[in-house]
Amino acid sequence: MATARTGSGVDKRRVILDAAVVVFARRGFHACRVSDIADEAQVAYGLVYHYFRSKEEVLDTLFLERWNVLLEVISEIDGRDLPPREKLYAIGGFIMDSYRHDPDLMKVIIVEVTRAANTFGRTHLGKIREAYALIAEIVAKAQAEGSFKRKVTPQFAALAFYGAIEQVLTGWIFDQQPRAEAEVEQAKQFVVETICGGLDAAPASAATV
Amino acid sequence: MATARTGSGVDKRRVILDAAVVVFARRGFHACRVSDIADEAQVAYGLVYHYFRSKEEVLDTLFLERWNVLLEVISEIDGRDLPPREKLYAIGGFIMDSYRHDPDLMKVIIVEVTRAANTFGRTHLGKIREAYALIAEIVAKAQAEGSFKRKVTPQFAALAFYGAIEQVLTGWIFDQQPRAEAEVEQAKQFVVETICGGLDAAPASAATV
DNA sequence: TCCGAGATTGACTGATCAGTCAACCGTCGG
DNA sequence: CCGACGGTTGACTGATCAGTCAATCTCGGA
Repeated sequence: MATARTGSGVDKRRVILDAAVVVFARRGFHACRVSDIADEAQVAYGLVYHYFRSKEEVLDTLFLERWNVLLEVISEIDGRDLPPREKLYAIGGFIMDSYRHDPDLMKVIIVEVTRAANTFGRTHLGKIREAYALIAEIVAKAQAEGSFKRKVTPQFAALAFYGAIEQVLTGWIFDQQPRAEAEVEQAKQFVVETICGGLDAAPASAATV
Repeated sequence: MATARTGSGVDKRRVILDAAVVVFARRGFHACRVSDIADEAQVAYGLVYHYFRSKEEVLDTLFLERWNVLLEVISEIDGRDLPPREKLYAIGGFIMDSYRHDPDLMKVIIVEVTRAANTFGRTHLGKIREAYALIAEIVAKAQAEGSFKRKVTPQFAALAFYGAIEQVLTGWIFDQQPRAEAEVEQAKQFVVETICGGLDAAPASAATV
């Protein structure tokens, strides 16, 4: 199970996973063939089936690997002693930085899993919603301590926050261009500013409820 | 081209389109077969190819039909003499009502087109971005007249607004349950409240910048 | 009544691919 | 030096489906 490596010192399982990211990102999960993955990995077709039971298991593995990291990071950020607005900034920042560092992987996760309601999205619904729940938890605490209004449920706020982030990433994915550091930084600020600060010039109401 | 109907009085092209919505929503575009569409429409396999050049053209047709309606509605709403916040409410409301009235069609449009970066999303990028641009226009005008802050670009505000809506719909799509009127109404208000009012209890800053 | 155009049918073709499997290879312990 | 075992190979199989097409039907006009 763990890191099989022959004399050559190369973990072929890892090579296959990395190749799959490239191929899934380029052509999409459905449009690409298992032989594309094997070719990209410079490995024989059959080897993919030595390490994975199916093409789907390759995607599942990629998604879970990364999503678990995300869940841990969110929990860790939640644990910090920070104002809620900065917690959200840190979470949004982490996700957008992830895209900057590995656009292919994030593209695959978003396009093929997170937004694929008929296939993998449904399979991993539980995992995906864990992230929403964690974010909602942050909002709920902020409301309890009075730094966020109570006009909207924490669950909804989490949805809107994450939705805005994914929409930004989707825009980048469609564009296909590598993102400049400054653009990513601005997006991070814009997300928090929009969700926390709102668009209205005049505060809608001074009341906390 | 226009509404071919035989003595029976039934427009088979329409029947096929409606059947496709059901089938695409149930199994997804890639997973379903053309014969599923024909079966659902109670029509011979070949008839699908009499009216459409390919399976893809069926989806394209469904998307364009509905998206053009959306674009017209947004333009119409923009033309009304309403505060920007209410314009956004009307737009979000229209989209969410569309889901309530025809969840299958909206599911297909969102899952198979709007969020499919590798396939149809790319094909229809232009159309999709027209919607963003129209919304951004509303925000820009609101900023110019001083009712919205200038902290965020109109383009970004449009992205966040639409992203929040789509995320709500995606949640509904995953849930698979029909939505109650009250729930839809609350979602409309929550979207506008979050995007326009923001989560912060205290106004971030009084200055309009 | 007869004819032709368009609507409708569904068997068939050609291509594509996921997944299998039997053989091969390299390494390591004995 | 040998045997065995896990890693590695890639040709092959079986199934699936999009799209084609020639035959059949229906109906309105002459």
